[in-house]
Amino acid sequence: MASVVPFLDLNLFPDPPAATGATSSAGLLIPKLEPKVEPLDEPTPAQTQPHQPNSSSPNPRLCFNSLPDSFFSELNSNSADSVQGTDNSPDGKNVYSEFHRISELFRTAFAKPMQKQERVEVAVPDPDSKAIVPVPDENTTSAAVVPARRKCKPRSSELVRVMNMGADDHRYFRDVVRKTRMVYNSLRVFAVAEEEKRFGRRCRADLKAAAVMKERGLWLNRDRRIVGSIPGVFVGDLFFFRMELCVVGLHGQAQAGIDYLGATHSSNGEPIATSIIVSGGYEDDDDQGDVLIYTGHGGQDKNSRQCVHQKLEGGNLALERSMHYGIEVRVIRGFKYQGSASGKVYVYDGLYRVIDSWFDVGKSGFGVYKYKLIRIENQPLMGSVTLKFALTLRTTPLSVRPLGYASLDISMKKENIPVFLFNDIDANHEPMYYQYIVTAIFPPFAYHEENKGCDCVAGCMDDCPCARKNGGEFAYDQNGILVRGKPVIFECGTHCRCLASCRNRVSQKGVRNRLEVFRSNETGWGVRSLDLIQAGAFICEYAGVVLTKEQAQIFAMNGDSLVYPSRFAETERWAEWGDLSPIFTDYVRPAYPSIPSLGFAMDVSRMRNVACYMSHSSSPNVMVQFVLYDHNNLLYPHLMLFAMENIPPLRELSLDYGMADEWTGKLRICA
DNA sequence: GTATAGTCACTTTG
DNA sequence: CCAAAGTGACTATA
Repeated sequence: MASVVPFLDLNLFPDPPAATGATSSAGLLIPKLEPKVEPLDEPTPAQTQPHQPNSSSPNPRLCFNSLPDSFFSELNSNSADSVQGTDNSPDGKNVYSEFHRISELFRTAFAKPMQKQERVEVAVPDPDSKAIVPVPDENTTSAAVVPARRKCKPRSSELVRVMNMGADDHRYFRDVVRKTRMVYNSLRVFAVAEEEKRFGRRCRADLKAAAVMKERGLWLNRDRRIVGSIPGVFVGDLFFFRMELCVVGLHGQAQAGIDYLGATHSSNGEPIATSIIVSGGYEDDDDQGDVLIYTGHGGQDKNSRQCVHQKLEGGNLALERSMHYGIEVRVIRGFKYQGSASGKVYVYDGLYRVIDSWFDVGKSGFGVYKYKLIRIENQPLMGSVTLKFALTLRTTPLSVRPLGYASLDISMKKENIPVFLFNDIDANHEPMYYQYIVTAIFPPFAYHEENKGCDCVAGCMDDCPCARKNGGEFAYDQNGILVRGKPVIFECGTHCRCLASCRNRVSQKGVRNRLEVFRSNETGWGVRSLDLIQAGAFICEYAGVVLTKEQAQIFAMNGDSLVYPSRFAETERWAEWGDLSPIFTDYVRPAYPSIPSLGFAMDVSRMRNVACYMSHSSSPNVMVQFVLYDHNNLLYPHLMLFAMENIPPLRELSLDYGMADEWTGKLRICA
């Protein structure tokens, strides 16, 4: 092979040629993709709004040109100004219009012919029965109103590798990816709810959400075929659906396990593989983590049984060619996982290199192609390893980590689930010495506000008084996942007659994940979970002793550090959750129930809970959602923390404290 | 009731 | 335009 090298081997990793487009005429061209560099005097990319894909930035090549301007457009800000009790009274119609409007928008967006015509026939009632005939929705049955599927631009064939990402670039692309995934998640949850409501059955909401986003041009990275890491996607990131991988551009095949640039599109006429998914569908796979024997695709029957020999074509050939050129391949692993909607979870495990390939006789007796992949060094710990490690840590923490656990429950049984304290850095055990509280302690007068609950002994429905208090809909889905952030959420509470199982009781039930306070060189203390935390899930309350404005002033004069909930209110992270403005141009963010500006402060110098050890981040994975349940006083809501993305086990939780400059780190009361 | 096998409707891509 | 790539929701069975 050394004698004839038809294509220049650029030895692209780890030190590819610097010059964009530097290649021989015969060579395989993978231009280096420079991250966008913003001039210093301009705002950082993440703050640039609206984003202009075709703006004259110094390097316009790295633009997500599939994102329309509206993706970053400001939310309809005037809606936030509406005052409670005027045009949004709980008894007024406007409360409902907000919710119904979304519902309507949703219906038009998802208007499609029924999946099966028979379903309508099945619904034809027995003449003797009094069953109600489901009225076929005119949107779904009439072909005339089904919007023509907009032609989506095909994937680009330009093969590129993203290089030299700075910290700002990472933050910027992380933000883009996260926003995109939040939109996907919102659409999916809405699709589930709508289908349930209209037909009483589940549907492929994963496909629907992806389809709507594709129609709107919201899929990422379709303008370039990226070799190597995808900007904004980290090793260890978790996905629950294959289509979500397509949407962020991590893996572009809806079904196939090997994603590749086809021979006809490649600059040298050869196919090139860019990513693979290992999900256990091939019996001849041998997954040792760092070293992976991967089986090529094809040759299986409908029941995933190998029935013919595989051929060296398509993805199989592409993997072989990737080996030839030493091109790195993204590896995603799929696992069974209880607790995810699909029963599966996909983990991005980073980059591998194919070092060997051969034709072998598989267990079935038929020929299969095999590829030996080795994980490229100096990458973050594999997500799948962390998942498994966390699993053992949950059951037998001391056997896996014999040293470092200072406490197996700093809450002293006050939380539903023990909160661990881990420190393998120094002898500091401070978190053990504070009085642990599970919930915020409000001044007694906060409870004087009259709280009228509901009488739904049989379970709360969409028309229950408590739903009305939330603007005509419940904030949570059937699994207790936050559907859309709101200025404040009214959960059913002590004055309601519904049962504890009511779907409108979520954050009041407390911690559901195994949380761990840990010592860190970077952040002092941090918080992480041993369980996977699903996006939109409740994590814990931010608890402390609530001080009135006057009390807070005295405390502040003494130099005590206080937490000001108004700062969380200002960041308005809740508004990002469930924000569908990229889909619906006339989307209006929830404005009801609105809350007055919060004057109170929280003192965590004596009593606190796990939350106050959370680090600050301007690109956080946790947000504050104000909630009321045990009293009705809008001036004193609970600060409830929810996950903004799927948080892998052992990844540090972070919160946007909306801090001013004097807050350089996270809130650090303890030295 | 709870794992598991089979069936069905899907989609994107080269 | 089509074949081929699995998945997720459901349903029947052990």
